Formats: sequence, structure tokens, C-alpha cells
Amino acid sequence: MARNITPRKENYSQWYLDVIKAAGLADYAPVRGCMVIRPTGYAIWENVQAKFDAAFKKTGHVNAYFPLLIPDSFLRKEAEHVEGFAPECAMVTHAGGEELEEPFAVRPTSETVIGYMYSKWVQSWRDLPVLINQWCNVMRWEKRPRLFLRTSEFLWQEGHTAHETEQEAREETLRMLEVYRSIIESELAVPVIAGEKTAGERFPGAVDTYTCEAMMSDARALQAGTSHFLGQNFAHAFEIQYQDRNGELQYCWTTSWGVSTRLIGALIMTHSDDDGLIIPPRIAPVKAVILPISKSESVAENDILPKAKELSAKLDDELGGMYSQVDTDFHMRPGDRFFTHLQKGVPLRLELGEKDIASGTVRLVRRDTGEKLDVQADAVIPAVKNILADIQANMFARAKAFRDSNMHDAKSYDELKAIIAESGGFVRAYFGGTPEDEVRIREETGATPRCVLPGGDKGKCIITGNDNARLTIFAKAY
RNA sequence: CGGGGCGUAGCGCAGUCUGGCUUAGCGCGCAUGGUUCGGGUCCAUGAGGUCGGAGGUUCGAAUCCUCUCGCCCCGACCA
Repeated sequence: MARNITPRKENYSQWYLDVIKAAGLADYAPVRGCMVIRPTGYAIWENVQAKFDAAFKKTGHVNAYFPLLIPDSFLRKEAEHVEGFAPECAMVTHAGGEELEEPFAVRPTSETVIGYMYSKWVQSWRDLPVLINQWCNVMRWEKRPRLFLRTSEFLWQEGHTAHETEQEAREETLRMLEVYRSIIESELAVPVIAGEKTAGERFPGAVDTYTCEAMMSDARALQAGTSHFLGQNFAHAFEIQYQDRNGELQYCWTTSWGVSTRLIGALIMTHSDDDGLIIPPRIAPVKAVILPISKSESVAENDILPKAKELSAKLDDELGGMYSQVDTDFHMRPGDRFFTHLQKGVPLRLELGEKDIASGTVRLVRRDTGEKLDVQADAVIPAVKNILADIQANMFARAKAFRDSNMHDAKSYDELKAIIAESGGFVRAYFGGTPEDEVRIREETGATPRCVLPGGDKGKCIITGNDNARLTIFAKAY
């Protein structure tokens, strides 16, 4: 049992921070609310990025870069947008030793600058659609930061598209929601529910907001990705207009969508255990670690290490895209070395000791289950491949089973209150109330509507009693 | 912004009420040596501190007084 990690049951928040620290993913920066993403954490982010980026390219998007500083006046052009973001904006008021005529906001999101640029670039229906994504950092001043989940500065991706018709823009919004759902589930092994946000939870300036909602291992919800149908709101604010096929001037329909380094928080809180981090193989920077083991340091280094290196090279070659690492910390005892990799979440450990060499086998140890398996040396490569695939599948299945076992139904508001108070988790209920009702529910229960389930399932609202309320998931959220 | 708490070694803390008995300690970590070694061995030695900062009281301040800076927790707020 780990001695540097607070047990999850004892103190969930502390456990989360301990896991991050033990795995060396991130550290606090000198500026409050900011974090340093350390090499191990950044390697995970690079892998996450690579998966999404490839999917964006496949759906026809291209990358570009827009500036960090946004004129204050831009944010003010869309009424709801400024109201939503003003409180968390960091403003640059001085530069070059002088006070600026107009302050700049450090971007909290880029709809406004991008809208401004699109208005210059779009003239004709032939210029549409515009499908641009950018990978960048953003800043939203947070009063209660938590590593990865809510930091003042974070890394993300924001896609911004402009379309000729409402239908096209709506399709784009849903297409990207589906891209998110599929990658988060297949690569990060985090099960999510993709649905619509209620009015009170909508992005400031959006007509409709969609979300991928995940359940963490304390049964609280985490928004893992959002996609917004912006209607013509930003097109009106920034005059993104084009001449249609009849020569008439029209406003574009726009969308935006994003995922952030918060996904790493989701990863940690979905899969890890009291021993530390567990990373799904498909995004693990090191998928398998090979440990030469011997009582004698010189035997380990001279006799076993070459075999370990050979095995590592073979794994990397034959399982293209694989990445294995050889542990050469011979001065440490095996137990210490095991723990190091355990806490870093490496999916698979290959032990190569004198006993194994004598018997012509390699010992494989799974991080997700702790299961040990002795495999014939010549069968190691296919075995590794199969086990990694199985770990990936098992991690997803396990997380999904946990979520499903914490899914409840409430027929009335009282029932919803009781479930949230007693067991927590996700609660399905018919809801058709106003943002004011949402506030009241939050104040009274601590839970918020996380997302409206897709499909036409409708019933009697637990608040208003009206029919035609949509089935909505409520939960306490991060 | 309101309420509470805390700043002493890399981390976690004791010492502060009752100033001197501490050369400012302890645990973890770190370094070196030995021992052990297939899920965190055990032992020895050692390095490491402007006690958050400034001013004051005193023969003497981590300890008392004044001011100041920073952080954490709860609340409020928050895609």
C-alpha cells in the first residue's frame, strides 16, 4: 500500500492531489491558481492532443493561431458573452511603460477575435464553411483553483466554424460532440454521456450548448468537453456576413467547441486507485516498463540489462506506436522500483529476473488489476499487445459499470433531494424549469442539471409539473 | 468581499500561552556506507534553517507589542 497517498475514502480531494504529486504530473507555480505541467503530465497531454488533432483533421478542420490579447471592446460586443466572462478576465492595462488607451483581456476564449477575423475573411457563400481550430492557452481567473480541473491558466483546443446555413452549423456542433464522445471513451477510457446543457448552464453567447459529462470515482460529475451552436449571435456582433447564391447579404451561423487539460483531471479521477495513477494504454506515454532484476547489481546490469534492452527494442519495433522503457535503477530494491511505476500509472510491468531467464519466461504485471502472468519469452510480444488491449477495455468497462451503478431515477423533486443527499451520483429526472429553478435546485440540493439526455424521452417536470419536460441528469459537479 | 486558520529544513510538524534550560528540535525525504532484495528492509553517519518581512520592548525574542506581506479552509462566485 502506498504510504505517500491519502486513501481515497479518507479524503478524496487530498487523494487526488497526492496522486498527481506521486506521479509527478504537475506542481504549483509561484502565481496562485497556476500550475506547472511536468514532463510526465505533459506527455499525457501530448498524446491526448494527438488523438483529437488527428480527428479534427479527418473532419476537415485546419489549425491556426489567434492572438493572446483581446481588446476589451471586443468582449463587450456580445452582451451575454461579456456578462459571463468579465468577472474572470485578467486585463492588461499597461505596456511599454505606459497605460494603454484600451485595456486588453488575456483571452478567456477566442470567439470575439476569431469572429472579427472571420468578418474580414468571409465575403461569399463560396468562402464557407470556415473550419478552424487552435491549440492554445487561456486564462480565467479562478478563486478556487484545483490542479487540472480548474486553474487560472490552462491549455485547450478551441474549434471555431462559420457556416452558410443553420442546419449545417447545427450538424457541425453535433459532429464535434460525437468526435469528443468517441475519443474520450475509446482513448481515455472515460465513459461519458453526451447531451445538451440546460439554459442555466449554457455557454455565454450560445444558443445551444452540448456537453460530454463524465462521472468521477466519487460519483460527482465532470464536464469533459463542450460544443456550442452559437446561432447568429457572434455573426451579428462581428458582422460576419456573406453574399448568398442569390446575391443577398446574409449572416453566418457559427459554432465553437473545446476540450482542455481538464481531461487529465478526468483521467485521474476516473481510473486511479489508492496506489496512484492508472493510465489507459492508448494514451500512456510509457505503455510497458521492463525491469531487469537481480540481487546482484552487476548481474542485473551486465547479464540482464542487454536482454531487457533487446526486448524493449523488439516491442517498439514490432508493435508500432508502442513505447516501452527499461528501468535501470539497479541501486533500488525491486519493491521501490515497482512502486515508482505503479504510482506513475504505467499500464504494464515486465519483470526480467534471474528466475525468469532460467525458466525462459517473462513476468507481466497489470497495473489495472495487479494480476501477474508468466509468459514464454518468445510469446511476449503478442501477449503484451493483447494484454494492453485488454487493460484498455477493462478500464472502460470498469468505469462504465461504476457510473451505471451510481445512476438513479427520481420521480419527484423530494426523491431527487433524497438521492443527492444520501447516495449522490447521477439522478435522472424530467425537468423543464427555468434558470431560476436551476438556481433553486442548486441552493437546496447542491446538485445542478448536468445534461439533457438525447432522444425524445419526455415526461412530467419534477419542479413545474408541466408535461413535455425532458429527461435530465442532475449531479453534484466539479 | 465576509468568517476562521496558518507562515519554523525540500515536505509535514513540535516549540510560542509561561522570553533564557535549544548550539532551534522531530518524522519523512535527501547524501554516504553497510545490510536487505520478485509489492515501499533495517542500521549507522551526514548535509540542509536570515523561525514570512519590517520596526519596537528587553541584558536577552521563534516566543511579547505594532505594522505589513503571503497562503490555506468555509461561505459567496464560477461553462
